[in-house]
Amino acid sequence: MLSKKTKYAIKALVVLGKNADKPPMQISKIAEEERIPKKFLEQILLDLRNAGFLYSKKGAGGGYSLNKDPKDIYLVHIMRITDGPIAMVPCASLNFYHKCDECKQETSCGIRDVFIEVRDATLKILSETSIADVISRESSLISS
Amino acid sequence: MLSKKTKYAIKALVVLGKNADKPPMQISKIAEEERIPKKFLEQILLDLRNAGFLYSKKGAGGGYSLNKDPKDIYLVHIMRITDGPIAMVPCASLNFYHKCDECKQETSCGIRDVFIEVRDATLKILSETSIADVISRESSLISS
DNA sequence: ATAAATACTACTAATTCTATATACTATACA
DNA sequence: TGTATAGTATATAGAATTAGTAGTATTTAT
Repeated sequence: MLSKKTKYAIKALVVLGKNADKPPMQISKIAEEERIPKKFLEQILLDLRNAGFLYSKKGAGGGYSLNKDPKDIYLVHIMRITDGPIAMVPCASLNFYHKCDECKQETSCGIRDVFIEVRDATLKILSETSIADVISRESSLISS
Repeated sequence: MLSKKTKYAIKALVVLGKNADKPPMQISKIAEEERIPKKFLEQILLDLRNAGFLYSKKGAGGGYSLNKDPKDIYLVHIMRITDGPIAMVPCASLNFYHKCDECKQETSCGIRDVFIEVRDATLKILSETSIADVISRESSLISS
């Protein structure tokens, strides 16, 4: 399961993507619009900012805006910042690999083999889908 | 992430699959062989039994054995018993659907749309892979 | 300069999930 | 009748998740 943190992160980036050519948007506005607890969202936006996805401006008239083109922000990157691993088993993770405690022969583990396949399928989708894609999916869903 | 519960469940079924034509296998033997905490494994096996995957026999000489052909036990089914949903977002789940609290327009949600795609890709693999497949993957991994 | 708006930081807290243990019961076999 | 085994229910410790509280720092507008 995706954590709420990650879901909120994607939602915020989508909103900011739609807002791309306008002045910075305030946390409270994003929170209200997307029904996200404000203080939780603050933490999330900070993580995204520290990861270089967002630009922030303090003071009156301040807020957040995207620091990259929505086409260049892929769901994989977001998920790896907020949730961590993509794989369903640590021993099948690329970026957060960890040997299973109880495993005796990892190289010949059939379970690992299957979940590497699952990881690759998931990864393919998530690394091909950008914030811009999510936005365009939404508009085509509305018009259909 | 897959819970340890699910991982242990699959491991136990694989061991029992290899043991298919022999007398029932005791919890403690499975636990020892796969390095799974015994009491935790008891619960798991019980769940699998109640779901119809296992046959159990009490008393001396008792134990667990598969109640189905290893070819007919698919990873999806196991996961739905132990972990629950396959989808990464509740609103994209087939068997454990739940509307997102904060969502305003589910039908036009781009995030949901992407994660339905991810779910389908995952589901395809997990519903095509049986315990028998996992076992045969293991032997081909060993010989290669 | 002052006040208002806003992001930033740190700490706390409730709730849920995970992984396991404890204790007891029921059943089968020898 | 004793022993080995599964069955069941409950408890628990720890971690992670999801927030909430309170206060600080910075910028802008007046």
